[in-house]
Amino acid sequence: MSDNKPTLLWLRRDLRLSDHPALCAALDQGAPVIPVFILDDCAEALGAAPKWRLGLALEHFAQVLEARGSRLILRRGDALDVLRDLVRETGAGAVHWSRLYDPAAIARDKAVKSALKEDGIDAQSHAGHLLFEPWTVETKEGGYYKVYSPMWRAVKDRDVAAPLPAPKDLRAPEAWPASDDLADWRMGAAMNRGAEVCLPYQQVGEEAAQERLAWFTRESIDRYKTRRDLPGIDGTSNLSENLALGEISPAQCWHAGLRALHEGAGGAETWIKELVWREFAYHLIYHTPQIATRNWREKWDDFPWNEDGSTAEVTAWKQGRTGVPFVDAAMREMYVTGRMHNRARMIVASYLTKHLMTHWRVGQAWFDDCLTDWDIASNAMGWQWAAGSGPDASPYFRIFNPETQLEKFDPDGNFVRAWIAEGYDTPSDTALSYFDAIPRSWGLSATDSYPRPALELSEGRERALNAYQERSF
DNA sequence: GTAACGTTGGA
DNA sequence: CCAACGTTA
Repeated sequence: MSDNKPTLLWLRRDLRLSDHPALCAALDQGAPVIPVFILDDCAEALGAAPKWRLGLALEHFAQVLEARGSRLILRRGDALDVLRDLVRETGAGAVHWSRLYDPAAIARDKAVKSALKEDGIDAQSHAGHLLFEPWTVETKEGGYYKVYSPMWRAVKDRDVAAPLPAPKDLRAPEAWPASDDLADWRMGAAMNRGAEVCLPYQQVGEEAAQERLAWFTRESIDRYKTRRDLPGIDGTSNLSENLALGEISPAQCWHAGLRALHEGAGGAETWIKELVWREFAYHLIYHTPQIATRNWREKWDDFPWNEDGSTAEVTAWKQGRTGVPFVDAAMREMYVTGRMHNRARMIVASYLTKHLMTHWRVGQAWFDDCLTDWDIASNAMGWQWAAGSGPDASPYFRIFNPETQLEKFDPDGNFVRAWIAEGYDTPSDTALSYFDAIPRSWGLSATDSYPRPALELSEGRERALNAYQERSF
């Protein structure tokens, strides 16, 4: 250890102190640790809402580090160039980071690692973003899982290492390298919506995430199995944005879920299974990176999708004015809160890809722009699942009916009342807030009458079924 | 090779 | 029941 050359901790989607293998490994070198975040092309390319939410996360995490005598160094540019600059400026001898699994990150990290090693720098990547590294889960045939249930059975009884405690001493160096000012990065610049409307819905940082996890596993997980299906109530863990940015680790969730399970909470296993869905998405994107950009099943390539994201129908879908209440409520919920209930995601995805026969990439791109819990693997898998082009996908003839879904899962109308203002004498505050959030250019007003559907549900369903059948699916 | 199975449904 | 085939063991 060392001649006291500092160690760089390259942070990306691991903005936490507890259960952070890369941070612990960096500290174990015995030298000062310099945490750094790099705004590179990967981060620059984020959609409006996820980029804004990342900015909130960085602002918060920088404060957390400062409160412990450390700092978050912010730099902009090509990751390798920046890391080399920092090595030169600080005399660092090592760089540690937590692995990511999407193709762009893998390509970048691979190049960074080999270049740094050539420079004589100790470059090390670590686990932490997933429960199970994708190359450690195999079918008996030696392949990767393409169906969820067998994967679940293969991992459910595995041991997951107990979460690491947050280090007490973050080993600040005597001198810090220069840092950009976060405000200069203008992370919210593309939020041409009322960000102040969205702000109260963001659950920023490790402490808030841990509090939520503790509350959820204590008070709510027991009834998760049934309540998770109701978009009008607070029945889910609501930890997706924190998981996406690594403000909480999946292992912390896994162990909290297991604890609840052992204490007899009925819904705990169902929730743990959802964590494994996240794993499944990452294993798929690792083994088949094209899942993020192309039909996972190539036979869908010649299906006559509408690929135009600016048609009147698709614009109405994006703006939450299709005239289908479940769809519109969900799209407005996403626009205001940055998140959408899981069941609602299935409904809007089914409606877009089936009733509107629009390519899942159009929906994926809009979610890329709007979700503060945006996660490349889950988003890609979810869209392909809904469209029918993905692994373990819903069959083509499974077309969600947004009306019967509403009767089943929003029987009291809580969800619709929360997000639709038109037609109510006293609309809810949340429903009204949508009109404060949207850009003026959309030309919508809460006093408009609720739109009539441009497309009858039965008509859309028939059209889609016929198109599928014609192609002899 | 065989056979069972498949997150979330609709009518 | 629909209608169906790839995945898995």
